[in-house]
Amino acid sequence: MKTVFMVAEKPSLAQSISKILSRGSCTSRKGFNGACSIHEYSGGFSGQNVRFKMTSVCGHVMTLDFIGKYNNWDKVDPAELFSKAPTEKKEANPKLNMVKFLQAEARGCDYVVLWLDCDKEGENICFEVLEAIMPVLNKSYANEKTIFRAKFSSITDTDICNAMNRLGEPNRNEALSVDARQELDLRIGCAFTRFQTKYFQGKYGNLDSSLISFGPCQTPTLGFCVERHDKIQSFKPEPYWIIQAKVSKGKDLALTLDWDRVRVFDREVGQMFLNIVKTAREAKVESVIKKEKAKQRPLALNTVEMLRVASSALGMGPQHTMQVAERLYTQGYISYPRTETTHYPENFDLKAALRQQANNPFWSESVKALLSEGINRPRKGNDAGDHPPITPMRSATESELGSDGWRLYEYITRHFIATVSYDCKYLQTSIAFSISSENFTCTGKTLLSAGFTEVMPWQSIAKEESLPSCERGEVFVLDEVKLLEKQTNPPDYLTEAELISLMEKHGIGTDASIPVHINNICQRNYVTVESGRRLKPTNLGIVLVHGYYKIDAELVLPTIRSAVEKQLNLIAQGKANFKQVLQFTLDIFKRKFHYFVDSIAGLDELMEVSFSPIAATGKPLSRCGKCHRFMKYIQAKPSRLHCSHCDETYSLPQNGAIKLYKELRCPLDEFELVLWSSGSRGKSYPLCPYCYSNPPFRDMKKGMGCNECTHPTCQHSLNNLGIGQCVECEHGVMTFDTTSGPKWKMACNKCNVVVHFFENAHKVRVSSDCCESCEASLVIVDFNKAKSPLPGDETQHTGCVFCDPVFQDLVELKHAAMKHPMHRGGQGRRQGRGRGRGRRPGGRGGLKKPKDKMAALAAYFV
DNA sequence: GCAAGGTC
Repeated sequence: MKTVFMVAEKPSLAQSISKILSRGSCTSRKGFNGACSIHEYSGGFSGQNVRFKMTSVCGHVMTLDFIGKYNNWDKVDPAELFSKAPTEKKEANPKLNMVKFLQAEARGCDYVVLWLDCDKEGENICFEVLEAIMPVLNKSYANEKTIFRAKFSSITDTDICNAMNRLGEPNRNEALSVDARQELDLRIGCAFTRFQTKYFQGKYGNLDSSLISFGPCQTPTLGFCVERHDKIQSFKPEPYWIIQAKVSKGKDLALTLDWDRVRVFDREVGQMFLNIVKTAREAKVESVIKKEKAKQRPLALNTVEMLRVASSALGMGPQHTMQVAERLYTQGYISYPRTETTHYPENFDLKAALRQQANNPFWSESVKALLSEGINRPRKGNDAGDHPPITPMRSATESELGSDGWRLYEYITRHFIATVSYDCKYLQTSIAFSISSENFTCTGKTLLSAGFTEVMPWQSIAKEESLPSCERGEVFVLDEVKLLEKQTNPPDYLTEAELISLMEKHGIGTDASIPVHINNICQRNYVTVESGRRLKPTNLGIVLVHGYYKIDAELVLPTIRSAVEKQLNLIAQGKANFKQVLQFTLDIFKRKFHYFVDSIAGLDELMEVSFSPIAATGKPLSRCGKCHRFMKYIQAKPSRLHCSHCDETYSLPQNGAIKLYKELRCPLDEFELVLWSSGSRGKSYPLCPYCYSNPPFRDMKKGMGCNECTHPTCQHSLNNLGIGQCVECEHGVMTFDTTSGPKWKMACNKCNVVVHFFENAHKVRVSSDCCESCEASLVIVDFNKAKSPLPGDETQHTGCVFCDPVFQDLVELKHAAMKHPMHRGGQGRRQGRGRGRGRRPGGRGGLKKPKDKMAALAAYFV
């Protein structure tokens, strides 16, 4: 029997599509990558009986990157990223092993049906899948068509079955347009990001960002926030005047009226009108207009609207909201949360979904009423063809969902109920008054039927808004007339909800990526989230955007993306050639890039105003090995050392304290060592500022301190202070911390393990001799006579911290997962003899210190 | 270390 291999874009869709096509009769199993499942069933396919095998990917299989050597920021000129640097496709998520998984499952299959999402990205993934599985398919029918594409616009029985009956083929042009987009975003984004990061890195002391990123989505997103900031800054408040009139009739009826002229911007004009109004003593009702109005029930919920409400009403950021929503989805409480669609599928069982909510005390009354009196037809929304709108899938309680989970679920559920409820109806009453020759109005709303506002009380019409009934010709007493001086107010910072709307309107990002872009500009220190989830740009964000405006406004305008997308659409429609569009667009941006580089002084001028030059910041700490002058330590992140004489900046480990280390120098370059420590309870080690960025030996990497230095003789190096293999991790060495007394300790130079020993010892040293059984370095400990815990009257002892019985109680080796040879395999402490024996020095067992130092020297200095 | 787009 032949096999048809079918692939969807995500595990949940593979499941629902195979369930529909097999009419619920498929068998399922988990794939070896742990993320995807395989659903199998038998059925008919182009007139034959076949076995269907359906699985999925998890989004894109591949991602685009530069080939390895072009990812070295120090050696590659960013300008090369526009054309010279070759790109390659890499597996998007190596942990999922997607290519291997697809090949394993597709091996020997005869036909392929691609069920990826019906958008350009999905079309692109079709070809990623084909690329992976083509070599393993059964190729014995050379003349037969074997690759098919299913086109569906919703996940409903009819639509899926129709798609199966009318299979087409994957669209190469649409896929190519995505390839072009990927390459453009990569080349342009990385070139600008690397250039401006490197240009400003180390230039300003208080510039608190080590990565100054640029991107066709994130930069315009930042632009929106700064645009609002500029409006606020340039706002000049203007005084204006209004006339407020208070009228009454009898004891219980008093109204405050609005002036039909609203306001005037000239005090004297206002005064003149006030004088006119003041000549009257009464206000006459000229007309009473009553209109029945409706507040429409909401459209079915899509992702962007959910994000807006979550931000503005629940105070939850988009990234967090999506995390919570995904959890609700995987636990089965809500439907798939990433959708653009605001229209329920025709066969969606609204009543069944509603019935599940009938017993929830928070809304059971409204739900029961709707079920017994009949639900309302939902408004016609937009069907984007992706997924149904977001709805609750089963009943839930607050205790099972947790705080934010429940709040989001509650909103989604109330929104769902509202979409099948009736519109809110109210009567709008406008009473027009004349006072002397001036006209005033008073408007009010009276609720007729609450409709959906019953479940969305925050939308309801307040009782205070209603007006008393009165008729034309009635006369009210004029109690009070005042001229009030007011001021126009500046707008406030952009709310996250407003930003989401702007992004949606300009096509910046997608429902899935909007939260990512907003998160990016927060993490890069371009904006901060203020109260009410308003986004306030930082100095850095403001300066960057103003700089782009100054140099090339297109870099920050929201049109940058749509202009490129227009070009990409030409590829998708087959009207333009992939290579030509890519070449053309890259050429434009390459020129923009070179112009930007040439004009960077314009941005730098703005930087200078907001940030202080690095030479003016920081305090002198340690001496430079080149000029022997003091270098300045800049504490602000990223903390670093700067030598103003040599104009060099040296990076330091982050998240810890830096001190001068006894004015000791590195024997290799004469830089004064500094001591890094992670706090009093953590570990500390010295490092050479130069070696830290420029590893001195072949077996060292950037970012290593003296505790990882393989210098054969230096007193601070691993070679002299290393004791033995880490008790926890694979490759670490426990290294003696010479600064730790009197609470002496050794710490792993790779992981976070710290072992305390010999508390209150007078002196602790690492000997050059090794333990005979485990090859760890011996330690020489001196105690004061009065305090010595050593047996007899001894004050000094030399031994192995792991094996020596004298040290047993003086070393806090209480780690359960002891890896040390002496503590493995249930052996007693002293029975390990022989285990370490015979191991080659320098091998995995011999952790440090080859016994022949000359041999070691020869190895290092070849 | 960088983009934006899928999704887990």
